[in-house]
Amino acid sequence: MSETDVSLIPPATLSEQMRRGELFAVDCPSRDVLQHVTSRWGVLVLVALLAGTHRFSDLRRKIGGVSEKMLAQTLQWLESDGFVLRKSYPVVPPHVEYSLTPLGLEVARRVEALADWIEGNLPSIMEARKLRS
Amino acid sequence: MSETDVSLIPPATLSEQMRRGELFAVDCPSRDVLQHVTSRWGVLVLVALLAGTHRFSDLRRKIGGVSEKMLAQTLQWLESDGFVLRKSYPVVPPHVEYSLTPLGLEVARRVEALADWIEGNLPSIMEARKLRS
DNA sequence: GTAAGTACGTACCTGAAGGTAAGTATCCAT
DNA sequence: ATGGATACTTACCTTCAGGTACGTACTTAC
Repeated sequence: MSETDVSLIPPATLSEQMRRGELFAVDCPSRDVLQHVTSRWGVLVLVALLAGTHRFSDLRRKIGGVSEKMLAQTLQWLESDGFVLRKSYPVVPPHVEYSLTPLGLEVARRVEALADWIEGNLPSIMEARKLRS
Repeated sequence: MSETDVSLIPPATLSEQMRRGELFAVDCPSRDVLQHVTSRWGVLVLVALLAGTHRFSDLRRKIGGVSEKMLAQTLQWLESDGFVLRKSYPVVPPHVEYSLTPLGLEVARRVEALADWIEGNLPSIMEARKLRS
């Protein structure tokens, strides 16, 4: 019963820490990026942009429940991480287009894979939840 | 310049909404599950458990920065979603083991794919961030 | 002239995520 | 007998994601 033998190597060397599992370190910068990408609206923005370039209001209408403030903030996070490209046309009714960068396309695909899997397996999940509710 | 033609079909029929993109609906239950899985500690717990069964304290030590309270809560979320299996041995120093269910294994793999990609591409991301900082 | 659309910025507020600290009951090692 | 490990729970507090609402500057449509 005490055979649970799991690798619990403490930080060890720096190179070891770099090889894999820096995620588990308190100050790993990946965690910030992950937070932007997996934030409530970040997921939806990335998946939405997989369908192509969108204007601000297009995204707002497509993504049910976003406030303008949160959409703007999320887009700024993703832009500063290099995942989203913002193109602004200085015309008099403002016109701004958002699209995925090559880097953004790759994250978005992985985020979509996760989101799609959850959506597709919702029945199984809801059933599992019922058993202990 | 006004050729940005993006599919902006309003909710349409219910079956259409079911086929794909229920995620974009305000009240889609997938969003809750997604929140648990992509929560700050949810990601790390799932990836950690991919390495095998862990005890509570093992997880606490492995995942840098978690508080006991948050670890317990995250494990309960994931358990109620059917992703994590909790096995408790009624011995006198408490002994509890956490592992992934078959369902949990599948989400965890996709979460890991995302996390690994971000970790692997951190240099590119940080560089993109520098350009506009 | 008045309402609506465009892409936001800003101020204010709430609610929930998350942190800190302590308590619990029982053992084992020193 | 004192301290630490085990797996939590509870209470309290802080922080921030997120919501609501309003302002902007200009245009087109009614």
